[in-house]
Amino acid sequence: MLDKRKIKTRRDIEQALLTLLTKKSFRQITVNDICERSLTSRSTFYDHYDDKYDLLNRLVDRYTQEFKVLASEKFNQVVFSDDQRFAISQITNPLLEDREAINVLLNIHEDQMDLFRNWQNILIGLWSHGLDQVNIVEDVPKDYLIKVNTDIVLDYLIWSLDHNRGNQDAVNLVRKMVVQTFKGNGIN
Amino acid sequence: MLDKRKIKTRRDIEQALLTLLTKKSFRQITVNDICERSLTSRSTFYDHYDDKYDLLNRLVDRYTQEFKVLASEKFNQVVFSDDQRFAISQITNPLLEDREAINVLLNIHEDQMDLFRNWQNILIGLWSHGLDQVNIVEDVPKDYLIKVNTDIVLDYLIWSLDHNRGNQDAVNLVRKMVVQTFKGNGIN
DNA sequence: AACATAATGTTCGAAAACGAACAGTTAAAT
DNA sequence: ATTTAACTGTTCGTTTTCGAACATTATGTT
Repeated sequence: MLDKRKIKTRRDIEQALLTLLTKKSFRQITVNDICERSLTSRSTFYDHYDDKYDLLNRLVDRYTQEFKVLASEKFNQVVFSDDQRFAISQITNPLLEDREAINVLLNIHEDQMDLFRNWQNILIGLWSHGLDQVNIVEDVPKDYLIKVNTDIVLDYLIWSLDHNRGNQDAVNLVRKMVVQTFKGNGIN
Repeated sequence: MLDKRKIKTRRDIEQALLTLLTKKSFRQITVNDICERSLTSRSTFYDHYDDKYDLLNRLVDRYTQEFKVLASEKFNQVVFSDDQRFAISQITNPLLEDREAINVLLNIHEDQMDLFRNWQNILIGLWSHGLDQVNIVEDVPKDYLIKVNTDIVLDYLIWSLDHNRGNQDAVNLVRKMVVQTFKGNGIN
């Protein structure tokens, strides 16, 4: 993967798909559309990808993986530390780098290629494990706590990506809401 | 020029130069810089251009030519018609298409590759011929009238490109000022 | 002035992307 | 039900781009 031609071809094809996805649905988009917009030939497209599903898959996988690494690394700090420096922006800021691509993909829900659902599942896993390490409020079903905390965080991520910035008040609110799910509202 | 590779290569190289010009001076920019940023190899660069001067030259030429055609076609309408539909936006609007490139190039003043000066000379030529077709105010040197009308128009073009929009009040003012250079302030 | 370092411009075999053609499939339109 | 048109995926000979190497010419430092 050192050859500049391969890098450029993939870049152009990916960008073409992302742009087309803002105009029509994935189903409506043809390989011809992608080739036309990316100025690549059909044969070159198939040199790189099996089909348009493969292409979308790789994009979704990339940002799923990036999120998985980021979220896993920062989860404990973000959730269990009061230190401002470890706020959720540790996760959002790097993602803003690829904001345009991510924003498009988060709204694509093709069977087995759903970035939003992947992120959700990752957060569910992290919260599932995270809530084991802390006392949680009694009488509330744990699976509900996992789900609601996941969505509280996810909604902030989406908002942040959508507006291309953070919001400290929202961050504070996230923290306050999450803490409500901990027994005695104390951390540790 | 049907091959997509050529189109893409030139597109990428041109875009690289334009981006680099927002960061450093043309003199400081090396062919290596351009190749690095455009993801093209040095040998490919020299397949397309003699050197970086040739590259800049072609860009300047392109937008000089575009302006020449536009301005020549629309000059009489813009200057001598009261009809709003023939206002100066007839010239500015098409140029806004390539706003980013043009804005960069208008600020590059390399010997013999100066888009700003080219535009100025084109307008001087048009005004020079245009003022022959109308009575001008007495006692004011004609070459001064040519120059001042040129700059009044040019300043609006620059402003419009810089702000990426038109301004009807400014357009009206341009018209009022220009008419002052006509004898009796009447048109025709 | 001597030196190292960087930029220029050229060459050439290897790799990638190209266009065009093809058969097979899908989907509308008649 | 049949035709038409579009899309898919593949093949192959041609063209372009690539990387690496090279000699040459600035550029600038001690």
